[in-house]
Amino acid sequence: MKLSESQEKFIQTWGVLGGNWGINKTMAQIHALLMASSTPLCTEDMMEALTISRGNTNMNVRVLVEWGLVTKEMVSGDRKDYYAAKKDIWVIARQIAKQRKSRELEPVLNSLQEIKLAMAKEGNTDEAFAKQIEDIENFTLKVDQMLTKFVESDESWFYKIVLKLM
Amino acid sequence: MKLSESQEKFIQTWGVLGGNWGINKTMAQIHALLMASSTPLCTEDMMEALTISRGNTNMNVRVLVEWGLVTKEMVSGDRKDYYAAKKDIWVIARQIAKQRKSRELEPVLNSLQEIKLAMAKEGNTDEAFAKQIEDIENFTLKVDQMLTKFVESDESWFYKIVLKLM
DNA sequence: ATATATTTTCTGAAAATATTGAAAGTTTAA
DNA sequence: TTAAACTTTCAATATTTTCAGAAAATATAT
Repeated sequence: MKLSESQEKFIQTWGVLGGNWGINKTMAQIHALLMASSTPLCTEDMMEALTISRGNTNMNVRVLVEWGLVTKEMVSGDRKDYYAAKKDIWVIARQIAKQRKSRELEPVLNSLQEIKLAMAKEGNTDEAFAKQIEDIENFTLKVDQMLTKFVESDESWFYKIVLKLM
Repeated sequence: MKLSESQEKFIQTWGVLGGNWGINKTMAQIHALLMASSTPLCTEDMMEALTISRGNTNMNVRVLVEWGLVTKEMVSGDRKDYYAAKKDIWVIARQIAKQRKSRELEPVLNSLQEIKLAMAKEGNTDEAFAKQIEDIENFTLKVDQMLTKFVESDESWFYKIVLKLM
């Protein structure tokens, strides 16, 4: 498990990117390591390559598997678990969008509903505020729709958008 | 500075949303408070409404102004500084996209270039890895283009996309 | 100029988050 | 079964981020 300079750089880059997006740095680094590797890796390999503990490795790999970004692989003649990353950036982007949509956008839409209920209940007549909430809701709904489409679509859809509308 | 229940909820919601996006919670709450307010507010008002310190208020308001999400207002006959939020959700989304694009996407594109240089220098012939980097770069470039368009465009462009391609 | 009002900076404390490592739990094979 | 191989959990620890509050700096009025 000796990493080349370019692999190190890649892991570093992906780690920073992950951090920006509220994704645990270690999780992003493990993901990068697996993306950069031509063969599946076991826990020991990852621990060694990234100098992180067994617990940390295990926990973050589990989340990656939950998110569908990494799959558990069997290597015949070895009973350790091995892991490999999905390498198609399109698939990766879709999986991440899916997670973030349900974790972030949907709760916001719910909260906006609650705010509207609260306004009605308290007899709030602040029109500007009501409009503000309405505008945010409409915008959020559009973004949600767009992401839904993105998550369900295939690569060509995305490139079509980019080509057509730019 | 007495907030209604719905205003409180709104501030709370926006704070959570901000947190998800790597934006300081207090910053998001100040932004929400200003969006929910019909008049500009001074530092004292914000401190009181959110029960936060002067230093914290000052620091986060400054960042909001830097990001172009909040403007400093003058109230005649008062020498305190007052602040008001841009209320158009479209403008807000564009400003945020602009910030994030330059803070996050552009550094990634630079790092990817460096990785390619490093690969060349070290004589790395791992084709799969090279392709991976290439794919990520292409994807990132497309996203960057799309965001650039978004940042430069007006509301109708966005709605047109949503209508046309969904 | 000097007092007063206001804003900004700074530092240690507190809170939130991430990480370790050892112990407990599982699976497998003989 | 039992023991070895391997995985998972979780309490303790370390790190990072946020924050309050006081001190310093700046601006304004008289």
